[in-house]
Amino acid sequence: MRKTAKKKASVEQLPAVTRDPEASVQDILAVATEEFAINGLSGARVDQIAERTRTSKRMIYYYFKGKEGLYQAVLEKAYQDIRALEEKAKLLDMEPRAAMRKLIELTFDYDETHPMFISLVSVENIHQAKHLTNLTSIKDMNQSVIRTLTSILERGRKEGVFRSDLDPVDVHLLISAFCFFRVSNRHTFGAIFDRDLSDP
Amino acid sequence: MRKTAKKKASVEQLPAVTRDPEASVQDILAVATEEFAINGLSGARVDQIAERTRTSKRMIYYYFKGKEGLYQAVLEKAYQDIRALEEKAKLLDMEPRAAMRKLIELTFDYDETHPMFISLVSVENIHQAKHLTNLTSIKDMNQSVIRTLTSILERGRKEGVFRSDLDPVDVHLLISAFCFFRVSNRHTFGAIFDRDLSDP
DNA sequence: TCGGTTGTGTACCAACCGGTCCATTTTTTC
DNA sequence: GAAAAAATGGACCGGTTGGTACACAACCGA
Repeated sequence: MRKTAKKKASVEQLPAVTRDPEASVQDILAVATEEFAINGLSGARVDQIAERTRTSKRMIYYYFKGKEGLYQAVLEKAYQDIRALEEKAKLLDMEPRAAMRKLIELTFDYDETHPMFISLVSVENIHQAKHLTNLTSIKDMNQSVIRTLTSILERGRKEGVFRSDLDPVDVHLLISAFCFFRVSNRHTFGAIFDRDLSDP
Repeated sequence: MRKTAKKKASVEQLPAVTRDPEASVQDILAVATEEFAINGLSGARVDQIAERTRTSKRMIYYYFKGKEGLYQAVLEKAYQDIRALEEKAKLLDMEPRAAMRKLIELTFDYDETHPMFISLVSVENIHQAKHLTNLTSIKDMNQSVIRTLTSILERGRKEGVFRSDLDPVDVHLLISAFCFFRVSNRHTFGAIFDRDLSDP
């Protein structure tokens, strides 16, 4: 009843309601990313996400089918973003040691400035990555880091600046481990030791 | 807590023990640890925990006041267990390099064999360690690792086998990072790269 | 301008879930 | 041995939450 009254009364200024599907999708994704990162998959509330969006809960189910669908979309976008960044830096054109240093800096800085991504990955790990396995696109996407690293190590080996027995996946693991842990565990670490994991 | 034997000598013979409060508590804690580790704080269901226990939901609220209380108790016990283990190994009696190696092995093996602990810490980090801050006991408890590490580094420095500018907290961070990440991120890592993070 | 498709808002529901009430039995205290 | 306290069980409840039915407006091609 309140609906009809409002509509009737404001007929002349209706055109202000512009439709923008793509913006709605992105808006929902952005909000959902935060909510899932902060509250986890089961902790996040669809109503809360909807409320923070400029659209309604109805749209979430319209575009993403359900809570899990939205979560998967969020996860996919998060991985897309980080790999796109790594791709952008032209590491293959650089001198091996400089490239390696740059890659590490890139990883370090990205993790440092994107705690949401870190949380999301942690959440997904708690759920044993069972949503990630549905996203075949991600697998392909992430192979690029390994290819890059392989190239860097190979060239470095030829120039005699890197050891010859380095497995690129191991190297990636080591780099990720330190950069990721610093951010993912900053809260428990900070609570236990009086150390704010910032720049050291 | 067999302290119940403190009241009378005639009670030391406990025949058909139909009731065992302490066992109930431990039972609940054990089940809850798994459930929280697998499903997270909000994902875990009190009913599910109760069902897997040999007691009822009523008991959870009786002993732990509520879901959050149970979660905190689980967290506290988890930290107690790992630190107790570190304490047991007499690292202070060992030669510095051997002690360091032993400490790393201990951490590596514990993380490897206790994925539940790793998950729990991850869960707590997602919640920004806000439950951990209530547990002042944990803070004190964990200082022991740093003390141990400080001693090892100090003795190593005197013997000239370690660098002199090593911060024990930094060293602990580095050790934890690698051991922890290997386990905490094994699922996403395994889903993306075809690598089962086992013994390398 | 008209009909179908897409995008959007509102109201609502059924299941679920954390938490509690009441009753009862075992253990401890006096 | 009675009363108090501790421990336990089971039914139950009220709010929350993911999800949906319905209505309808905006967009677009013909």
